[in-house]
Amino acid sequence: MISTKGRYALRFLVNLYRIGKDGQTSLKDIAIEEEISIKYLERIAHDLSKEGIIQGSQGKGGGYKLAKDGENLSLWEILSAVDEELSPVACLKCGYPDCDRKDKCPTLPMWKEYGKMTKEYFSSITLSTLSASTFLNNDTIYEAEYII
Amino acid sequence: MISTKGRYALRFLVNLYRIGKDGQTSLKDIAIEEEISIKYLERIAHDLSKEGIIQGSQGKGGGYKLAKDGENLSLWEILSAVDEELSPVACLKCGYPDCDRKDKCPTLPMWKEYGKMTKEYFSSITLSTLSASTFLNNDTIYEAEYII
DNA sequence: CTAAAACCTACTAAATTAGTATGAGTTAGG
DNA sequence: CCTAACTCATACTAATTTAGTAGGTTTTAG
Repeated sequence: MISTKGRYALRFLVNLYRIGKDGQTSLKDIAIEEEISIKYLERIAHDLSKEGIIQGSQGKGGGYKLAKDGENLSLWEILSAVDEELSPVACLKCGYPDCDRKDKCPTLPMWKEYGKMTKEYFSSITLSTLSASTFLNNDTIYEAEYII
Repeated sequence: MISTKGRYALRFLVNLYRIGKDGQTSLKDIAIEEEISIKYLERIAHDLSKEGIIQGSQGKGGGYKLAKDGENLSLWEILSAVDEELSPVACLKCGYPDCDRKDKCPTLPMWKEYGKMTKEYFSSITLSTLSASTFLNNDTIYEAEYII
């Protein structure tokens, strides 16, 4: 499951993107608007900054702005920046001790395919697409049976 | 991320399916072959049994067999039986306190779409397909960049 | 000089997950 | 009828992860 960190990161960046090109904004403002703990958002911003997705400027009047072009910035990049690992199962995790049944495991290809699908999905959506209010019309929207 | 429980459940059922129609097999045998703790597998079998996916018979010489037709049993059903919830983000979880930003949240439709995709993927694969050794040829197989 | 901002590191609390312990009920076969 | 080999059931624990907090330091505009 996608973590809170990942969800917050996206909301933060949509907010930042919507402000516009050189819109430098303080974390505090966005945190209040998005109802996210400032301190927690600080940590998330730190990760995003480390990956070169946003750029901060210190001092009074400082803040963050996007360091990448929203049209080319995929959700995959963003989520990877804060969540470390997006593999669907532990077996595919980077650094996971090599499973000795990997050559005969009947389920592994299926997990890989799912991982591929996931990566392709998040790679295909850019921050600018996500930020557009027209993203996905209601007809295509999913109502899972697990949603009451 | 799919839990160990889910992964074990699939491996267990593939094993059971391959044994054949009325192949009644003890948990112990499968646990040994799949290198899964018997006790843990017992818990998983319990969940699967509760959902009517397998059926146990007690007593000496007893064991489990599939209670459903492998051709019509989807991975979605199986994973749902052991993992409670397969929603990609907490916001979509059944019983999750209703988020007051759900009408304006720019990311929610995207999560729903991802959830839909996930459900469709796992619903489209049956136990019998998964059990076939020919499932997915290597050309289509994903090698993510996070796999070393 | 001060206020407001980013930056940095370590800690903590809550929740989840994986797995164990212990045993009760059930049945085939000697 | 007794015992071995099973399923069935519940409760506990240990490890890990996640979410969030604490407590600063550094930088810069005014």
